[in-house]
Amino acid sequence: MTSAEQPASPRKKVGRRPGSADTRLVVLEAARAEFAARGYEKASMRAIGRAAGVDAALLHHYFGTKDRLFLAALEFPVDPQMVVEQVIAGDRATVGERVAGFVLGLWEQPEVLTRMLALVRVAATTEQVAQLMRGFVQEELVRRVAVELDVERPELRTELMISQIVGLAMARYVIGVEPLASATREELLPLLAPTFQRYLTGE
Amino acid sequence: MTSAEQPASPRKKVGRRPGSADTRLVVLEAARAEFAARGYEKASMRAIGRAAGVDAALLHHYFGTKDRLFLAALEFPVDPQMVVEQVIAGDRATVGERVAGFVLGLWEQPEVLTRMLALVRVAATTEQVAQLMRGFVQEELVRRVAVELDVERPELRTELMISQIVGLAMARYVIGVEPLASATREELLPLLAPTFQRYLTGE
DNA sequence: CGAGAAACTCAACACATGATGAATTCCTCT
DNA sequence: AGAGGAATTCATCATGTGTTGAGTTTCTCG
Repeated sequence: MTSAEQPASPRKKVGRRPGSADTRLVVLEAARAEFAARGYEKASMRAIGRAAGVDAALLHHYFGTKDRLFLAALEFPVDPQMVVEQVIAGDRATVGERVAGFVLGLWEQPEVLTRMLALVRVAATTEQVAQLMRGFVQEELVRRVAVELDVERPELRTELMISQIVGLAMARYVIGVEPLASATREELLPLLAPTFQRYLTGE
Repeated sequence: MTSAEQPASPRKKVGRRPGSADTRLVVLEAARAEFAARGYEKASMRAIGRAAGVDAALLHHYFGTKDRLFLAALEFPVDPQMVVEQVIAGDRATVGERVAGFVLGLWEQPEVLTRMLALVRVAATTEQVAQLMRGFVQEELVRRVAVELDVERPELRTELMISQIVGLAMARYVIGVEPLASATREELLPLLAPTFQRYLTGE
């Protein structure tokens, strides 16, 4: 039970608004937040509209269906090509540290964190999205990383690293277990780096 | 076209059934499967009923509300006390291997896997369950494990291990990314064991 | 055998949801 | 200035949901 509204009903007015705020962007922000917080099914068009200060029908006007709103809201926020080039490829002796630093840094940007959380949450319950994510992970991440490695079973190792990253996100941000959730980058880095280092380069 | 003779619609009959199949158990099984497959919100009482070959109202007759059905379906399938005693406590030099072996073995039992998946899926989208799980992890798992360890930040390290386990479950069973999803216990064990070993006992 | 409880289904309610089409207001371009 | 289109809301529909109460059949126990 979470509805607290202003007593005076704000009485929206029909028709185009004066001025030119970029409503479309506001909607996307609201959608991201809502999807991240509640997952795909539970995030309702009406709630997203409300959060954006807009009627739900407008979302349909812009994006057609809820599916398409979701896709529009979730453009993957980082370019995997760049990540691989700048982080994985490079001095092999310190790759674990770089990966850990990169991931932890990424999560310190609120917009990125929001999108990642939305992805994880939704992938967990919506088969369609899980499938989409499987394809993305396999083709955009694993292949690109694995080719840089010089160990046996490079895909398996890459995926183990990713699984540690996803699990960490779940534990910190979805479940919110303490003290992990409040641990700083400086505390986590020395614990994570060796794990990634070993996954990627062997003993 | 009003006379339905063939089982296009199987036409259930009202009233108590003859014989004595344990319907309550059938319902619980169906509920577990449905919750695991779709998550809490998307799993509908009607669908669970259908899967159990039973009217949705019967679920209410047995369990009252959907919440209570969910709780009844999800009794945690393993006793944490025993796990800690038999797995964590013990020869410190090989604890990582034991943990990895235990977890991988656990997931080979289909009923256990189903419940775990239901928990992960639901915790990802339903704040209430996430909260429940946070409490469980902190009080039933982390504290019991951490007290056995002889390293700095034992809770943090325990939680990192758990996060790797949860992430692995997501990657293998929820996302289903290959080759991780099809990797055998024998392939995974030597890669996971050192991770757990280091988390739990330091370098 | 008979009564009462248990197991079971049916029909319905109250509500929330995604979607649509019409109506209104404003902006842009000639 | 005026026309056409974009932005926006409103009312409404069809559907699916959790839940309830009443009715029917079978079991159990005296």
